[in-house]
Amino acid sequence: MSFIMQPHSLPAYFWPNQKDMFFSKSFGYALRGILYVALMQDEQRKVQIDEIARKLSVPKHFLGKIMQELVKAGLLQSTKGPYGGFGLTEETLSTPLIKLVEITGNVNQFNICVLQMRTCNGVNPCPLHNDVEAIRDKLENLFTQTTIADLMNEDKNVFIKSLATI
Amino acid sequence: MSFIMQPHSLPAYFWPNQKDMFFSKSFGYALRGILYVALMQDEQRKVQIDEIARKLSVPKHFLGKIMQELVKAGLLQSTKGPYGGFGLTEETLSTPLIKLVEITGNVNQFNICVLQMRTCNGVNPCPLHNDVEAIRDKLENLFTQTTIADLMNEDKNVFIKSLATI
DNA sequence: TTATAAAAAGACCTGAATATCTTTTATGCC
DNA sequence: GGCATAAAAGATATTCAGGTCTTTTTATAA
Repeated sequence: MSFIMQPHSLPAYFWPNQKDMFFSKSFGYALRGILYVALMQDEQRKVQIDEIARKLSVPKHFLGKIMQELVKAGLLQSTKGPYGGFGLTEETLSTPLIKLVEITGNVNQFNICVLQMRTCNGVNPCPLHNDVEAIRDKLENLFTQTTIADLMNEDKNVFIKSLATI
Repeated sequence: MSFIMQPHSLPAYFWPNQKDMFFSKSFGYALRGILYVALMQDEQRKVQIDEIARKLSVPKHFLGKIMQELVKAGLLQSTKGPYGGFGLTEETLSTPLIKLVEITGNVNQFNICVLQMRTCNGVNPCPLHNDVEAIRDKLENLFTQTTIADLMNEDKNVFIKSLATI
C-alpha cells in the first residue's frame, strides 16, 4: 500500500495553508478563485464552483459565497444553469489586489496602528508609528500596484517551474 | 448638560481601538499592560489589575489572564494580597516586542505567505514572494530590535506632547 | 415545457478569540 | 488567628470568521 502523495496539478502556491496570517482566508480564497478562473479561461469555457473548490482544496460553499461577492463587485461574471459557471469580466485582470482585500472585509487592514493602540498619526504618533508607517506603505503600495494580471504573468512561469520541480 | 470628553490622562496611543488588525487583541493588551506598569514604576509601588484595566479601558479579567502569562514568562512579577500587584522584572525593559507576539499566540505571524497560499520560498515562490519577503523582514526586524525600553523612552516625550496638545 | 445543471440564497454548525463572573489561593496587617 | 486584599484559576458566555448543508432561482438544451 502506497502513501506517496500525488503531485498536485497546480502551482504549489495554490495549495491551502494554516492560520495566523495577515490576511483573511476569504481574501486568499477570493484571489485563488480568480486566478484559477483566469488560468482556465484559455479553454474558452465557464468554470464551475465544484471544479474550483476541488482543485484548490477549498470549501465549496464558502468559496461560492465569496465568488458571489466578486460577481457583485463586477470582478467576475457568472451564469446559472447547464454550461454555466464563472468567467472573467473586462475588469478582472486589471484589478489591484487591494480591491480583493476590501471586498473580503479587511477594509482597514492598512490603516490600523500595528500596536493596536488608538489610531495614531504624525501629530499623535505611537512610539512605532514612523517605522511602521513606512513598512505598511510599502505593503499597501504593493497591493495597490499589483493586479491579477501581474500575478497571471508570473504565474505561468512558476506553473511550469513547479511542474518541473515536484 | 455638557458632552465634552474628558482629556485622557495617558498618551493617546494607550486608548483602545477597533478590529481589523495585524496583531491580536491579546498582544495589544499585553503591550499596553506592560507599558502601564513600567510607566507607574517610578512611584515605587505595585500596580493592581483594577487600576490598569480602568485606565486602559480594557476588560479586567481578560487582561488578568494575559498578565498571568507575562508573569509565567518572567516579563513581570506579581504578588498577591494587600499591597500586592504587578511590577517589572530585570527582563522586562529589555524584552523585544516579538516576545509578546509569541506569548500571546501569534507565533507564525511573520512566516505565513501573505497571499495565504502554501508556504512559499525561494525555490517555489508565490508571485508576490520576493516583494513581500522584503517587507515582512523589515517588520520582523523592527519587532525583534525594538524593546519595551525603547517604547518607554519614546513614551515620555510623547506623553508630555500629548498632554500639551489635547 | 420539461428536465437538468449550476449559481444564489438561506439556515445552521463549529471553534477560537474575546469577555464576564465566580471561586480559590496567597499575602500582609492587626 | 482572623480579616482584608489582590492575583490565580475556573467556569461560563459571547462573538465572529469560517465552514456545512439544504432550498431556491435561473438558464440551457433537448
